Amino acid sequence: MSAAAHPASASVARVSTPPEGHTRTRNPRGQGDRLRDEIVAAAAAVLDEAGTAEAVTLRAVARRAGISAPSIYRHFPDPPAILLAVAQEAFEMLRHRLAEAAESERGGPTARLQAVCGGYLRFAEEHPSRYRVMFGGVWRADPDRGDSLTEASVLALGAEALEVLAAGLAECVADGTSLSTDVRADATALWLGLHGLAHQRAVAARFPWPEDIETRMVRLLASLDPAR
Amino acid sequence: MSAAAHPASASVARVSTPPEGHTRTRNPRGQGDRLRDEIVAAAAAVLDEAGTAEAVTLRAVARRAGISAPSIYRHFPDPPAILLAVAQEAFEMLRHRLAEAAESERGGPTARLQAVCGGYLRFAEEHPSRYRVMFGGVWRADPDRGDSLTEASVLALGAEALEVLAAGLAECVADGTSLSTDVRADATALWLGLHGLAHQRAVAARFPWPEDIETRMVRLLASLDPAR
DNA sequence: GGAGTGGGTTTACAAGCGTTAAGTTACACC
DNA sequence: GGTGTAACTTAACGCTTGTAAACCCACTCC
Repeated sequence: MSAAAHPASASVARVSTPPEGHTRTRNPRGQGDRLRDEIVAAAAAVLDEAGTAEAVTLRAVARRAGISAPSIYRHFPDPPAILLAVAQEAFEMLRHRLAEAAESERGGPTARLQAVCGGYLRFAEEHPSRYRVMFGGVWRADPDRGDSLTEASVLALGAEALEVLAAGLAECVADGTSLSTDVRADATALWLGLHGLAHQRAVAARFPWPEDIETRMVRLLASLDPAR
Repeated sequence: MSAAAHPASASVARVSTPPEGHTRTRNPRGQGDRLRDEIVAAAAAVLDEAGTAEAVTLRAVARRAGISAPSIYRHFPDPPAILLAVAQEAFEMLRHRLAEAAESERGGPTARLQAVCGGYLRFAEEHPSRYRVMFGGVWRADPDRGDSLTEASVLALGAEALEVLAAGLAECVADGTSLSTDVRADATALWLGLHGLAHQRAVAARFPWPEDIETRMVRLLASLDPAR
């Protein structure tokens, strides 16, 4: 089922060739960890280009990073661990994105909440494959794996995003623009709505969405006063 | 990345052994198409048990169906086509489920809408893997494939579900229990919200959802009068 | 009752995968 | 200036996968 195993449909270009010529020079003594970052970056690149997590194989990542496949074992116990690291990094990007959106918008609580939600959706739009891996991946709780990042910690990372939403919603309530009576629950509902939109967009780009679907969902789920 | 290619983590039981003993007898002359249904059923079974679409390989399906791998070619051009058929069948199940929910609930428009939404969510809960395939699968528009079911037709199938929601919402508006002023757009928003909830549940079962998250989302997105 | 064909099976191939074991090379340190 | 070891590479194994080619076999039809 992997692309590689479909010789007949192999018309698709191989996605993970090394960056052309540029032969790697081994990292100096103390800084072997630098390769770890390169591996994660290579995996993200493979994921983005192929569009599916199945393409992120050990060997594909190695090709992309310009190293040999076994070299990866020094940094990751197995292929899923690489994808986990990619997801972790993406969560950090998202967190940063949301914080930035919240900070830079100064037009009042409602505008701020809309900005945060817009940041969330724009992130998903710009990195659809990564978004799918973050929230669509099934992180099986494999007890016997050395890696630290499990389903639980992925959920924890997602919960951080939820905090930002809850804070924004709370502001709106304090301001009187939101009629929500249960900020926690409504923030969850809001996040789930955003997720539904973001995910479905990341999967089927061309769907006849209403033009104002973003603001509409935020307005409804955040119980924003339509009059304002 | 496929489970099979992970000999080290091959402690997981093989999922697609034939149903034990029961040797197949070839189908009679005119009814070769019967095997097609058996293949789809086998693929669905493999998908349900493995929990991931990657596991639905040509050979795994064949093992499960108790036939040889090449036999599948008589009925499907390639493995993705099998998954497509599974999705198609699942959409039909969903459609039936929603219609049933709408029919059997006689407690007024609001209750009916909630029942339809509940039916949607329960379907996703009962068939999480299939749900992920239906809405999470990336149906690349491969022009040179004989199969008829493409991304477009999957979207069309999904649109049917949307119709049922829109009808339910329209009833609520007519009844005065919904304050929606744009049924079409709000129905889309409602569906996206349901999808977000359904999908995230299908991925991370144990997340600290608010208890009333279902009704809450429906109430908010359908602009239902909270007083009632 | 022989031919033809629908409904499969057997066998085989090439490719890609994860993983192990055994090198190799360059640098830090004594 | 030798030694040890971090940071890799090469080579190879065993496995699963999709797919093509050839084959078999029961049944229908003339």
